[in-house]
This record gives sequence, C-alpha cells and structure tokens, in this order.
Amino acid sequence: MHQPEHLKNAGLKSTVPRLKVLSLFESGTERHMSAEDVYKLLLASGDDVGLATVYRVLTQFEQAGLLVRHYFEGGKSVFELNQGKHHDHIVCLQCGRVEEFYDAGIEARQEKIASDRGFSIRDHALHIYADCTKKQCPHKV
Amino acid sequence: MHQPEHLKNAGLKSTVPRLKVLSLFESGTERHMSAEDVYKLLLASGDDVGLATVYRVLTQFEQAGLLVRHYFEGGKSVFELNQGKHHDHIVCLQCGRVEEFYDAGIEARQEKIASDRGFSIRDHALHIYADCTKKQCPHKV
DNA sequence: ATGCAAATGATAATCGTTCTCATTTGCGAT
DNA sequence: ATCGCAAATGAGAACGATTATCATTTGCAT
Ligand SMILES: [Zn+2]
Ligand SMILES: [Zn+2]
Ligand SMILES: [Zn+2]
Ligand SMILES: [Zn+2]
Repeated sequence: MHQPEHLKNAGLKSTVPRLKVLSLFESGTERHMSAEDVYKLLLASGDDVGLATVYRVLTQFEQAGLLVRHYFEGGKSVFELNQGKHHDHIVCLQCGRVEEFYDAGIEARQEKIASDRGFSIRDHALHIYADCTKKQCPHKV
Repeated sequence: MHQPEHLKNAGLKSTVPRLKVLSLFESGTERHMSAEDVYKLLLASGDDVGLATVYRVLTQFEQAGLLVRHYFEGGKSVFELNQGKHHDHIVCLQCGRVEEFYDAGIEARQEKIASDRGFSIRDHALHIYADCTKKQCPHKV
C-alpha cells in the first residue's frame, strides 16, 4: 500500500476519507468521476463519508496535483488521476463515456496561436462531443 | 430594421423582450455575453425584462440557431451571435476578455482523431485559458 | 375589436458546489 | 500509551446559476 505516502508527499495528512477517495481513483474502476460519482461509489461500498468532505478532498487533491479537474458540458466537474501526461477528451453523447487522446500537432498549433496573439497558455481544454458511428454503441455499459 | 424577420425566420413570434435581446447582440457592443450580462445591460438601458425571460429567450435563440452557447470554466454559459463560422476561444485569465481564432489544421486533426475511433463529431469546444504576456494587459477594459 | 394560445415576470424550486460550525481525529510531544 | 491541539470531518445552511410554476399580459389571426 502506498496511498499514505502519496498523501504525505502532497503535504496532506493521511485521513480516512482521503485514503478512501484516493484508493477509489487508484483502483481504476472508473477513470473520470464527478464528486457525486465518488460520493455514491463510496456509499455503495459501505464507506460513509460526507458529501462536503468529498468536494473538499477532490479540490485538495487537485491543488496537490494528484487529480486533474475537467469542466465538461452539463455544469459538473469531472476528476481523474493525474498521470502526468496531458490529454484531451472525446465524450460519447450516447452513453457519456469518455475516451482520451493526445495529438502533438494540435498542441503545437495552440501554442503558436496563443503566442502569435501575445498570450502564454496556462491551461486549455479540448472536448469533442460525438456519436458513435457503429450500430450499437460499444461504449455502452 | 430586420430583427423581426430574423425572429420570424426562426419560427419565433416577435415580442418585446426577444427584440431587445436580439438587438443587444446585434448591436455588437459585447460579443460574448452571459445571461446575467444581458439582463444587466438591458436593465441599465432602461428596458426592463425579467431574468427568467432572458434565460428562456437565450435558450430559444440557441435552439433556433440565432445564438451559439459556450460553456467556459466558471460554470456560466456565454452566448454569442451565430455568424455561421465556427471558431474557438482564448480566454484572458486577467480580464476575462475573449478572443476568437480558427485553425483549419486543428479542425482537420479533430475529425481524423474522431473518425479513427469510430465517432462522428457533433460538437466540440477548444478553450485556451491564457495570460497576456505584455506588461499591461491590452485586453483590460 | 375579439379571443386565445403563447409569452412574460415574480417567485419558488433545483442542482452543483461552498460555507459554517460543533464534533471528531491524526499525530507530535510527553 | 496518553495528552493536547490544530486540522479534518459531517450535517446542514447558504450560495450562484439555471429552470420550473403559474397567474397575468400580449401578439396576432380572425
Ligand atoms: Zn490538449
Ligand atoms: Zn482523461
Ligand atoms: Zn474548433
Ligand atoms: Zn466567439
């Protein structure tokens, strides 16, 4: 088990709710989760944490660099484990499932566009909303 | 005056609040506006419309294709006149001002990425959040 | 001018998220 | 192991953006 060290390294003390949230993300069951998703999954597995704590912990983990937050359409934040490699997302409009991609060309062009205009990029989000073209959506659960 | 025809063409009957909202967008004062922005600008110019009506009208205009809605970070929707030409956005983190850009290369790569994965794009959003690198932010009001 | 469906506006309700504050907990010092 | 206390938690209130409700008003076809 190395979760406690992950927390220590991030300057966060190791508490029960934090360990539960972190191991839920590290379990890999679901890569992209909203606060509500995390809350419900924890409740379902018998662990009871407060919703407010889930929100607080997610925000702390984001600030500590353990998680990355995305703002997808629909107004709710979605978090994922920060594996150090930036990527963008395709969201399936039929099942909501998320696929990741990375395109160096797109990244490079963004840099050029920004610097040509006198900006230095701090963050960016490329979200593609799409329909699966196959007969039955293979992304459906 | 051609606003009434714009509404007619969109299948919307021409009412006072709709005309006011539409002409605010067509005036070009501010290209990207949230519901609150629209509401406040209308109040400031003496026209009094209800906030609920502003929200309804913006949604109807979006559905009618008169306006395009964007979900920027921060949780509020921003609308702009649909001029038929897709473009993406750079948001200045210092003043919140929005600059538009279009890059055919980025668009083409997105298409390829999606089709390679069996998706057909319905919509996408590329938001670049950046700091202005010049001494004093030229985008400040 | 008349009638009525559609639109409006005030307000309540909803949803995601943050804040408050009394209680509990992690953990370094004893 | 035990104390002490700052930090963290949880329940619920508060919040900001948006949507729903519903009585009143308005556009417009007759
Ligand atoms: Zn990217
Ligand atoms: Zn991801
Ligand atoms: Zn684009
Ligand atoms: Zn724009």
